[in-house]
Amino acid sequence: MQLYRSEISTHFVELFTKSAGLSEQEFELLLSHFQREYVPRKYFYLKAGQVCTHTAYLNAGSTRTFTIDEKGGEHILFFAFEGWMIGDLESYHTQEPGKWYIQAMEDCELLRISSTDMKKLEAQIPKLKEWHSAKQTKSHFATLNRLAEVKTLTPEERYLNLLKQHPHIFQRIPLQFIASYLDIEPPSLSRLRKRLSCK
Amino acid sequence: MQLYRSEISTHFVELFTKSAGLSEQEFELLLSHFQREYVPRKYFYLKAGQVCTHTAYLNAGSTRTFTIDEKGGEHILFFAFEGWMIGDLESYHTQEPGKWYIQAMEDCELLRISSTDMKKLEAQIPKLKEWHSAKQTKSHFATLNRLAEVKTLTPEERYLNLLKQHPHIFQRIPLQFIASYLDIEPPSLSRLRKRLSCK
DNA sequence: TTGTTTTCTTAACCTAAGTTAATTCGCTTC
DNA sequence: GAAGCGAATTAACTTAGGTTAAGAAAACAA
Repeated sequence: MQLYRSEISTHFVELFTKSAGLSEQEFELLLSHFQREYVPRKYFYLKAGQVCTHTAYLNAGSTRTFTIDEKGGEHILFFAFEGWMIGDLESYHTQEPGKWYIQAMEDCELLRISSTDMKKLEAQIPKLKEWHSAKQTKSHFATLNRLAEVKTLTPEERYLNLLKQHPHIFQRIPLQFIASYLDIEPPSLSRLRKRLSCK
Repeated sequence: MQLYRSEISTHFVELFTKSAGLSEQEFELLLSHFQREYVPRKYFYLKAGQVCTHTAYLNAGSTRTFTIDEKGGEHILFFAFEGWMIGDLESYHTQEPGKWYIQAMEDCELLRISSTDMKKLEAQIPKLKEWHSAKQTKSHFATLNRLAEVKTLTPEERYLNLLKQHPHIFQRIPLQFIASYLDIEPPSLSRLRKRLSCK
């Protein structure tokens, strides 16, 4: 199914033309390998044990990436919102079964490209490879900072940080997911919020 | 100070010749930009606020990378042992002040190269760039898995994991550092160990 | 509107880990 | 061997957060 340029969000176009620096021809070539996909709320884009065969641009909606422990408890590593890339990086790279679950928190529309196509194009278009590599480097910094945050800050500090940096997400996603992201249980988040609102 | 090849560990040589695939000449060129440095136990290789100007190969000894919270508490993100690369990745990349402390836990000998030299050489030797990029990708996976571990496992499970995967470190580094790495206080680690030894 | 489901909050209880400080252990050095 | 030092353990106490279950509130559908 051919993707028409007029149906593509400007953010997606600018990501590859302005940010990655691709020419018009290069962008058109790249675009021809993308396909659109819809993932309704609560459906999984990926489950642990599956191989991540594609890399995806999240055009609309939001997802959560999480693990499940042996007691069935879910632990959210990170969220993703429109404009972000999603996938299981390690599985994408090694083409072996991944460890994370990626589930749609809202109805999602995404544009995805297979890893084989992407690797081919990266070999053809050096700028694309550069961009992808830089993207992953930044993503690594984010993961490091998140690790430091989980280890260094108290639950209350983590909550206040999130509220400050991403206030909009409180309007969009259930508090239970935010609790899991903050690494506490829902009742604990409730207590914490009550404590803060009293002040 | 010129580094003589005979004084270099075979692991270092193989890292760049076998693993990265550099030729003899390329390796000699690379080696000529490295310099040897010693960091005695308890001294800092890097402190928060400083710019990470070099990337370093840890030839002997071990280090801990940690943050300090506002109450003065230290939180170890990871250890490094001989054969590993050390540095503040984000600061190295952006050349802006970093956030981590890197301290020698044992007397350290390291071989370091400035980021400017390294970048020059990466431009000259594509294989070197490839290798460095692949190295950082793997490092990213390790960070992701560490984040998942901290979020998903109980302190006891984290302890048993560490004991299984790196039993040797218990002979080398103080338990207080292991406690910090596991994200618990020393008394808590003691209790945990006692509990396990009873079984 | 009503009924249904999901989410959030609250309460009561419990437990594991933090805190502080004292004690013991092990190692070094004189 | 004794003295001194840092590290590890232990004990006593405190508390934040987990757990479970019940109830309130909000969102959604019929």
